[in-house]
Amino acid sequence: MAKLLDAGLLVLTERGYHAARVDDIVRVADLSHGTFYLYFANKEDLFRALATECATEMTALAATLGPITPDAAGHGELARWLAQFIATYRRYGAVIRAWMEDQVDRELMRVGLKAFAAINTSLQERFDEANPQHLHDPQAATAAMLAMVERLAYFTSSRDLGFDDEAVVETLATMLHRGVFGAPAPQRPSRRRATASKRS
Amino acid sequence: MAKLLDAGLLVLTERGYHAARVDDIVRVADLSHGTFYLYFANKEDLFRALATECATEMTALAATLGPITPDAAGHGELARWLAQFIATYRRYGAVIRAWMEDQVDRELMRVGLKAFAAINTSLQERFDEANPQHLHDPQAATAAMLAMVERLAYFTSSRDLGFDDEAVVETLATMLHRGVFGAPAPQRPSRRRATASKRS
Amino acid sequence: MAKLLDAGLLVLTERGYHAARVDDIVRVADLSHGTFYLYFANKEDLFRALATECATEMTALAATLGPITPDAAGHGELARWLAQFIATYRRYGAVIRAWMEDQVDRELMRVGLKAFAAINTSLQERFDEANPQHLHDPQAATAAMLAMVERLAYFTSSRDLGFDDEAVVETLATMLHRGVFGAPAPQRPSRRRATASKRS
Amino acid sequence: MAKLLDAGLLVLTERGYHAARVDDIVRVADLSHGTFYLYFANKEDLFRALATECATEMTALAATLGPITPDAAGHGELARWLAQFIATYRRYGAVIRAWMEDQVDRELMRVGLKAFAAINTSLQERFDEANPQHLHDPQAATAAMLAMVERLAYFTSSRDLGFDDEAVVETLATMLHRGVFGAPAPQRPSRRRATASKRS
DNA sequence: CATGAATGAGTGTTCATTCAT
DNA sequence: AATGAATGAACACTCATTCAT
Repeated sequence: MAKLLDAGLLVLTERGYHAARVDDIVRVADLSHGTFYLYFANKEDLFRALATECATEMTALAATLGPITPDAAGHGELARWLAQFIATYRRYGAVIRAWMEDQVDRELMRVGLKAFAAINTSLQERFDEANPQHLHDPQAATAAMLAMVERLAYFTSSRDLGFDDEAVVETLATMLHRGVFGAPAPQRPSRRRATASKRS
Repeated sequence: MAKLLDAGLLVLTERGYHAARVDDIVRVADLSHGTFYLYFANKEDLFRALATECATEMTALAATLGPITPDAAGHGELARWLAQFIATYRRYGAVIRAWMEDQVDRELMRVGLKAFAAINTSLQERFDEANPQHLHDPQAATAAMLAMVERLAYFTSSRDLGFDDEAVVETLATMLHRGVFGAPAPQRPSRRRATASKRS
Repeated sequence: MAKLLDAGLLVLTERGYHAARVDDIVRVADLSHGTFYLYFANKEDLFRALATECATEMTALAATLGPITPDAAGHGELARWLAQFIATYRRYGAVIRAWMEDQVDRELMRVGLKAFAAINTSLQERFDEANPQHLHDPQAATAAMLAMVERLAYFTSSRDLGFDDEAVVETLATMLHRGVFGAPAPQRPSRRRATASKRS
Repeated sequence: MAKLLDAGLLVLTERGYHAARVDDIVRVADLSHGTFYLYFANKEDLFRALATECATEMTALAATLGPITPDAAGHGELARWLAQFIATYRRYGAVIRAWMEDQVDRELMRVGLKAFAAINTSLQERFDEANPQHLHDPQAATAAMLAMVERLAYFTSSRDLGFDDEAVVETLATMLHRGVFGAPAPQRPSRRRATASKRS
């Protein structure tokens, strides 16, 4: 069954949800067609299992986000967490994309979105305790931040757009931190230097 | 042919790319199966036409983004442009989602991504001329911003998340503006550094 | 569609309900697999159509049973009707057998049994008006008679048991007539002749 | 093995021949799939064993039919025997139905029909010794009678038609008795011919 | 004796595409 | 230009049967 789950994730990643054939999965798993249905009621059942697996990890990950302070430590905590998120996203990207698509199995979506809701809530709590009314619509802002994180994780993991992971993590951490606290001290001085470089 | 394109967009929006059947499209267009193939070589051909249509509008939209100044006018310009982007996104959401998904027709993707590249370039140019090196990795930052905008447009258009459009536009404009210039922190007038940055 | 119905009846007759494959039907009809599903939602849908066709004929047949008098005319009327019944049964035997089998589609059964209920009612009415209390349980008796007729029709039509049609019709008519009125006049004298022939 | 036979009969009764799965049988028997094939060569082999079991009982039953006299004793003997037949039929109904259906395993049918042939012969012998050439075609008549008995047993056992067993047995006994000897017409004592036939 | 995981041939159904009219 | 009946390749799923343990 683990063999089938692994094969399922691989095929899902390579072919995508709709193009994934049971036939592909069993060929990768080196099992017969019939064996598939011994462990899963149908194709969706396997993807639901993968989604549950992913959701579990994502929900656990949501709980690990520590307090976000206005100083460099807060920025570091964000960077640390984002690196983990992106790593997890890299593994389960195809599953997440599958549940994001509207027209796919509603149940699959429900399971998956709960995990993201947990992350969203976690982000919001940290941000709220850091700076309660930092933006016009805090909810929309948090959603926007998660959207940004998720989407960039998607781009960096699924396509080779030449982003290096560290740069992405650093950029996201900075944008999130700045989104909450405004431009932080370590960033400001560098701006002057930048302005200076323009002048030169 | 316009009837088929309209029907195609409608079906794509309602059923999604993979569930969209030629049968659905011709039924909506009130035409026969045969007629479909009189105008389009195949199903993908119609979706490619829709993608081109959308890409044209998006590329044009990219050119309309004016200079982003650090003051309220820059924020306003962003908000104005974002409102337009979201409106366009709402119309073509299904097409955009189709080309975003990997595994879908590569040609479709190529056509679509060029439009987003144009937007990306446009954003980057405006941001660079406003504040070069505004972040650690400006490229990644711009990509992150576009990702945020696109993804939030997607979420708010495809699902009812209870956000009203104005709030989303306002929040995105603020986050983008702040992403480039740092927080003016209007809620926290005590922040000297922010005030200082305005002076510079 | 008529071609498919004909082919369906043929295959049903030759292979039986459970062994009848869509593949067999379209091969007999000389059509492609896809065409089948152009006219029928699935395999059962075609059999349901056949059942409806048969039920219509059987219900119509039920209405043609005239009054059963105690004399030879009554016997003749029964014989005439039975011959028709057996002819119809011969054509639709496989359909009738399909709906008789419990485990088959309930809807199919419902449609079919209504036709037999019509025949049952018709028989009962004729018998009741001929001889109201002819047996211990008139309802059971009528059911028994119909059972006998149906079953013998089945045996004579589906298997070659060496029964000649005329003999079966004659025997059934006599048994039914006698079942209602007791041994009739024309039968008795012939017994003596039979006894005589045995002696010679 | 007895466990498997019992389970087989149960599943056959509940699901019918075609819907009966080996899986169902072993689940009911609380045995593994492999064990099934330890005792039976295949699915049909088990049903053949059940058919043999049933055929043995039916053949034995055929031998117990005593002489049918024209008087009430003959009627009583028929009733007694019919009650036994119906009881046996009730137990093995599903098996009998299975072998009656054409298209089912020919060997299964052969085994089963032999039992009914025995009954048919037994009935015919008793009827012939009671009243040779009681009808136009004695063979067809006997077949018709057995058909009636079998079919009514089937209907009353598989479906709830609201007949109580006693009424069915009584009705069948009367119809058979009358079929052989003509109606004593107890409801219509005025019929002289019937009385006369008793004398001959 | 018993197990149950694995098998794979067989079958129903879908849907993009074609072509005679 | 338009039609729509026909096609057939492709795919999901079932279930009787085997065999290593």
